[in-house]
Amino acid sequence: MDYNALAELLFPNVKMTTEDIEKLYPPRELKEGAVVSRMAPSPTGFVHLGNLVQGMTSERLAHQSGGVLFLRVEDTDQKREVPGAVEVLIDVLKHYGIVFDEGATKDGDSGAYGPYRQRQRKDIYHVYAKKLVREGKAYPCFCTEEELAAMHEQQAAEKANFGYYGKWAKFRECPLEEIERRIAAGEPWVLRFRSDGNIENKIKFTDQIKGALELTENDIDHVLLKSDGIPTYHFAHAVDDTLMHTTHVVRGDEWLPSLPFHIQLFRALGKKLPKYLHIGTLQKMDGESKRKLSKRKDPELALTYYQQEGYPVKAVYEYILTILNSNFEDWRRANPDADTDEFKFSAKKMNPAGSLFDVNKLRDVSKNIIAKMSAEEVYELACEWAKEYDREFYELLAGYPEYSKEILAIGRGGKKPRKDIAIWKELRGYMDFFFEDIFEPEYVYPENMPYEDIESVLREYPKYYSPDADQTAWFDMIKVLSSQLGYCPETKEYKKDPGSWKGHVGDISMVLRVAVCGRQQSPDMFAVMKIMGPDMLFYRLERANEYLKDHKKDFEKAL
RNA sequence: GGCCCGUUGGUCAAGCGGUCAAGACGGCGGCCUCUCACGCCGCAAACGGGAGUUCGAUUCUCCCACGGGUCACCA
Repeated sequence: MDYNALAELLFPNVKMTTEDIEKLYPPRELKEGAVVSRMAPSPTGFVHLGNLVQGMTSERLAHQSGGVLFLRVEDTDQKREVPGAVEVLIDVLKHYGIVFDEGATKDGDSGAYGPYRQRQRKDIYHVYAKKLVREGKAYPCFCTEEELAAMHEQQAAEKANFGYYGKWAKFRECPLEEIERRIAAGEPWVLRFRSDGNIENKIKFTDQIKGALELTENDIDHVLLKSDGIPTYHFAHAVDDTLMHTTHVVRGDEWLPSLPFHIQLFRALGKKLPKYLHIGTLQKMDGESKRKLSKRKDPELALTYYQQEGYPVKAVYEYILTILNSNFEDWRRANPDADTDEFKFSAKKMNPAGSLFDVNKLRDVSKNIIAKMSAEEVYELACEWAKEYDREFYELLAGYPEYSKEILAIGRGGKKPRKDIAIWKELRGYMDFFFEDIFEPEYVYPENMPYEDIESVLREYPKYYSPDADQTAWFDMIKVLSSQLGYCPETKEYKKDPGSWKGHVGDISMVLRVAVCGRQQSPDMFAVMKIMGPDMLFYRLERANEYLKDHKKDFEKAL
C-alpha cells in the first residue's frame, strides 16, 4: 500500500506539515514545576458539579504552581451543541471564581495558543491526520451506521468483544483502488486509527490520583475524524494538549477505559504524554444504592441549582474543596479567616474512589460561611439573590437597607455567631416578622398558661417597656411582670420548686415572643424589640391581643 | 458479557505492618439559656468475605462478593 498516495487522496488540500504548525506553538516559558492545565467542557448548556470539581482541581494545580489555566471549548459534537452555551459556561464558571489565564472568552479568544474552540481547529487536526495516514497509522473506513450496528449485534451473538478490531475491521486492509473508487463515488468516510495493540498485553501506567494502574492494551481502531472531518474527543485531546503544552490533564475517571488508546495515540504522534489525574465521579444515593449523578435525573447536579437555592458561591467552593482534599476541613479550623488560595492543595490527597454528594455537609459548610460574614456582606449577597429569585422579599430588603442590616446584625460577629441560615432562600423565613407586609403569625402560646395571664402580658407589657433600657434593665422589667402574675422570675429557682409558681419568666417571655414574632423561635428578643421600635412592638401586642380575644372560645376548648 | 476502577461507622474521611482505628457532618442524650440558633459535654456507629506472607495485618499478595465506570462518527 502506498500510504503517501493514500494521504494525498484523503487530504489533497493539506499542504502544511506538523513542523509548520508546531512553530506556531512554541514551548511555554514557565518556571520549573509550573503546571499547565485546562478546562475542556463541551458546550451543552449544562454546567454541572463535575465541571466545577474538575475545574477547581485544574485551577488550583495551575495557579498554585505559577502555571497556566486555560479554557478550551470542545465543540466537536455539533448535534449536541446548544446555542449560547459557551456564554453560559463562561458566566457560570466566573460566578464560581474560576478565572482563566487564556482561552475562549465571550467575545472570542485570548491567548497565544488558540484558537481555543475545536471546531475552528479543523485544519490543524487534518495536518496531523494526514501525517498518520502517510505513516500507515490511520486509514479511511466506509462503514455505514447500519453496518456498524449489525456488527455489534453479530458480536453480541458470538459473545465476542465489541468494537472495530481484528477481523471486524472491515476496511483495515482495503486496497487503494477501492478507496479511490469509493471516494470518487462520494461515499462518506471516517478516519480510523490503525491500532497495533493486543488485549493479551498489559501496560503499566501511573495516574496522579489513582496511583499505579495496570491496563489492557487497546486493539480497537477508534475513529479519529468523523465523516464531517471534525475530530473525535480522543484525537482532539492528543493534538491540542500537545500543541497547547498541557502538562496535567484533569478529568473524570469515566475516561480511564480510553486511556490505553490515548497513550497509543500520543505515541503514534511521537508526542510526550501529559500527566493524568482521573477523579472519581460524584455519586448520589438513589434508594438503596449509589450511582453516578445524572444530568437527566438530578437537578442538584446543575450548578445553576445552587444559585437558585441561594448557596453562597464560597460555600459550594469550600464544600467541594473538602471533598477534593479532606484535610481542608482541618486547615479551615486552624485558619478560620484565611483565603482558600492559601490552602496547599495536593493531588496526592485526592480520593481515588468516587464520593457521595452530601447535602447535609454542604449546608453545614454554608452555615459556617454565612455566620462569618458581616451584616453588610450578608445584605449584599441576599439582595443579589432575592432580586433574581424572590422579588417581594427583595423589595423589602432594598427598600429598608439600614433596617435590614440591623436585623442581619443580630447575633453576628463575636465568638459564637448565630448560625440560622444555610441558604439565602431561608433568610426570608428567618426575618419575615420584621416586615408587616410579609408577617404571617401563628399564635401558639405556652400550654401551661391560662387565657387571662396571656391577655395580661399582652395588655400590661407596654407599661414595663422602655426603649432606652439596656438588656439587663429590659429583662429585669420582664421579671417584675412575671412576679406580678405569679410566675417565678428566676428559671433556676423555679426548677428547684415548681409547685410554688404558675410558671417562670421564660413563659412570660414566650408570650411576648409569640405576639411579636408570631412564632416560638426567634433571635434575642431584646434586640428584636430594639430594632422594631416601640410603635411596631406595641402594635404587635395589640394585634395579638385582639386575635386572642377573637379566638377565646377556641382557646378554652383547647384547654 | 469483556475491560478497568473502587470497598474503614448513615455520609465525608484519617490511617500507609503493632493505634483503646482520628476528626467532621448527620443522629441521639445532656448542659448552658427568656425560645431558637450557637457553644460545650457525652453516647451509638466502621476496617465486605476467605486464604496466604509475617511474631503481628485495616495496612502487603491472591481469590471471591459487592458497588461503580466504560465498551458511539458523545464528550
